[in-house]
Amino acid sequence: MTALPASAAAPVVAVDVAVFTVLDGALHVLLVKLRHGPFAGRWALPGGRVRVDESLDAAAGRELAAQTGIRDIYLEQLYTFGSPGRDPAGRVVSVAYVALIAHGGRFPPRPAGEKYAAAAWRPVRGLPPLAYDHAAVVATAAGRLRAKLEYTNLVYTLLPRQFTLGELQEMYETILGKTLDRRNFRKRILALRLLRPVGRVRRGPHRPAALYAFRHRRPMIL
Amino acid sequence: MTALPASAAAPVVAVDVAVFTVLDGALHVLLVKLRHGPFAGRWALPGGRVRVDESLDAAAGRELAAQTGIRDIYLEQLYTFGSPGRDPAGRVVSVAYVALIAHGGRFPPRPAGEKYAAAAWRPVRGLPPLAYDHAAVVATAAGRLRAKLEYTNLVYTLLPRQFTLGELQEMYETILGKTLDRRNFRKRILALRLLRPVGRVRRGPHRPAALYAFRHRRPMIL
DNA sequence: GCGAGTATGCGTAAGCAGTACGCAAACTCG
DNA sequence: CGAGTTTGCGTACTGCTTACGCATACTCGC
Repeated sequence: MTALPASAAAPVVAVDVAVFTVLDGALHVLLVKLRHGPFAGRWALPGGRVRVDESLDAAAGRELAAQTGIRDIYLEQLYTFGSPGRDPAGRVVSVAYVALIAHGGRFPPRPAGEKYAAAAWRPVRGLPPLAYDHAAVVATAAGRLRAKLEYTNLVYTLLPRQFTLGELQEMYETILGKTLDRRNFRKRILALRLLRPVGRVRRGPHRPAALYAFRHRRPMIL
Repeated sequence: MTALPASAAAPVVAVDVAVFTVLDGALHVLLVKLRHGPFAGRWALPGGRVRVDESLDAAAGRELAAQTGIRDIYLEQLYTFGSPGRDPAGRVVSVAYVALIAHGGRFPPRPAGEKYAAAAWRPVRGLPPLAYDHAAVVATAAGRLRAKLEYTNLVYTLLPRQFTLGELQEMYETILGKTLDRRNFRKRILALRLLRPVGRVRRGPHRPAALYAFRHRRPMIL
């Protein structure tokens, strides 16, 4: 988020981080509840002021870790929002970042100390009113996320080491918000040579499905 | 560019504008020569500090007009550069913008008053050493420009109202830096239905060429 | 034990965009 | 009037995307 009054007659630099995950078959974004300022009680993206001696990327990572406990994830710069008036407390120019991570025990959003009441995953469809212009930030970030799905391997963050093609397709469908043809999806995703068949199967109430794993579990462009 | 020492222990917000044009069959970028500061005598992108009461877009337009006389053009936000140390005079976070305009009598870069010695178009291939991290900014901006060529009509800014397909193709080739098949280019560009045949021809030393005009002379995505 | 139900796995045909390239037409210049 | 050059049109081939048929393999209920 963006907070603290602008000290003098100069804009303040802040970062905001929109972290997404897929939860219960729906795209969720990580929010924190503000405790102070003109938007006290409202939800906002985690974020805060950039320090003089740190890079923008570092500031985004630091604020995210401080407010949610999530650290060391791949953040990508999205856009810089700087309308005067987006923060009633003063002029704040905010560099927004996007990320996508797996929900799971590894990164439980934990309530932070003083400044923020709690952190929680909220479904992108049907968000409560957000502080500042964060509704627009989330919308822009979700758009970027969907666009990047098409030409990157970024879903790897969402899935366990081994998964079936059906599970992978489900991820794509919930993020993109549309259904895909099962057979074409299989053909396309395998043609990208990003997956490696594990050689084992997952058994369930139906025909067993072959398990796959990503060849590389790090951000890369196809 | 990015200038003036950071006042206190807080980053300063600035904008930098990379304006491109095609001149003598080569892609050029608009630069200004710095007169003061640690980079005095070096070339840099036009730019400067953002005021407290203006938007980022407005700041970019204002600085560009003040330093080069070019005003009222379509600017698009590119990326925000914020490494500490990119400006030896202090911590400056700079929001970079890109634009593409026609070179011509309408926008003659004029030397500005005190702070900048002169403005000039310089070919992108073979730039002199630039101030700050502006070499990286120009490289990123040129990349974005080429990418946008593929799916927008932004070349309209570079051409007169009426032009031949040959002239249009020449623009694409100099910006993209590669040659295109004449017949396929014609087919593709006409299939986009962005052009309208004027009905007249341009006569020269060879076969007369039909004149075309853009249906819309404003920024839009195909 | 056996059929119903369901998800997996494989293959094929049609459509569309992109690329390579042949060739005639139209003009100026020497 | 022919050489040279640019314009304008068309065609064949390739590859990617989309639509969709169909067999397979498992569990569950009867």
